[in-house]
Amino acid sequence: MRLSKRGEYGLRAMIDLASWTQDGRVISIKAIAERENIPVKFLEQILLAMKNGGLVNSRMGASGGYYLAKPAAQITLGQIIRLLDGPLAPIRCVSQMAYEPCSCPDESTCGLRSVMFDVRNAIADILDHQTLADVVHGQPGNNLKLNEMSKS
Amino acid sequence: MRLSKRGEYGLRAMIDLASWTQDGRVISIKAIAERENIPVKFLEQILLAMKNGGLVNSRMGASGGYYLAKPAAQITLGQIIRLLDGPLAPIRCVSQMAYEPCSCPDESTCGLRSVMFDVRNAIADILDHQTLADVVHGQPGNNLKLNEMSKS
DNA sequence: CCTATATTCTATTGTTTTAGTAGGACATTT
DNA sequence: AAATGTCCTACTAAAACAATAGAATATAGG
Ligand code: FES
Ligand code: FES
Repeated sequence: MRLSKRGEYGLRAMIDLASWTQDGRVISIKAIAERENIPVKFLEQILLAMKNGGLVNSRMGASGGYYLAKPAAQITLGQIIRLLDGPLAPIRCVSQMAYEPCSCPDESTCGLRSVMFDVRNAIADILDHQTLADVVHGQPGNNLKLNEMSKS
Repeated sequence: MRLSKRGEYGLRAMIDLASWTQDGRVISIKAIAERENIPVKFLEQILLAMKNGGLVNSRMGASGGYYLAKPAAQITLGQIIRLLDGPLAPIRCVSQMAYEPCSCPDESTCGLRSVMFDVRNAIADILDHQTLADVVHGQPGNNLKLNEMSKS
């Protein structure tokens, strides 16, 4: 159930980009890496992948850098994670973007599958609706439910 | 965001165990493996781990096998996954059972963290309340939300 | 007691994924 | 032309994953 460093760095970089971008300015990899404590060369790859995925654009050359390809309110965390880390679904048989049958004898009566379907929807409901704009402007969501005692 | 084969097999085995156990009967690894299409020797390890984790008990020797250590209604999918796969949280800085700081400059103002906190709670809310008994008796949950168009 | 059938436990293996590093080509500004 | 950037590919070390192997131990049933 875990997000890779690649995914984590990518998200942090995008949030950084969304919060520091204004007007027609661009931001260099180095600037993001320093602010966010991310290895420069690793971040380079990640931003490149996101460029190829259409989430950011870049300007080359000296004083070049990156900027969001779309308004922050139109980029969801779900898009970023899928691009960098693959499907959100915990198990392939409930994935919409990368379905694959599992070794279960009968998928249609599988109890695990129906629970995991709920889990994947719960995750996607959050990640596909939280945009970079929401995150930057501190959209509270419904966190602070610290009375929840379950351990993760 | 994905569940390992180890976790998947473990869950399937426990569900199998919960649905075929009655009275004081025990079920052999081989029986489970055949019904669930799981490699026998791999399942062996997994069940052993769950025995050491206190979720199942066993009877050794001929006509021996495994049985649930507690009533099915008292074993949650969350317990099983944590035992076999570790924390449910997508990122360590929001994990209750295995917290670890990340490289973020400031955890208290991190937007990503607060979103991931919601995600981990959404996952835990489901997995810590769904018991083996629920799964076996086809507790519908709130699946069938096929009008949800997000891709996982 | 013997044998067949189980669990128990440790070690080893091959593959894939992860988390980077390295280095050079290319573009743009100054 | 030099400095500063992105672009792109290849490489690598380490960890995680998905098993497999094999021997030890325990028990039921004849
Ligand atoms: S059908 Fe995928 S886990 Fe059963
Ligand atoms: S504090 Fe963990 S992601 Fe920012």
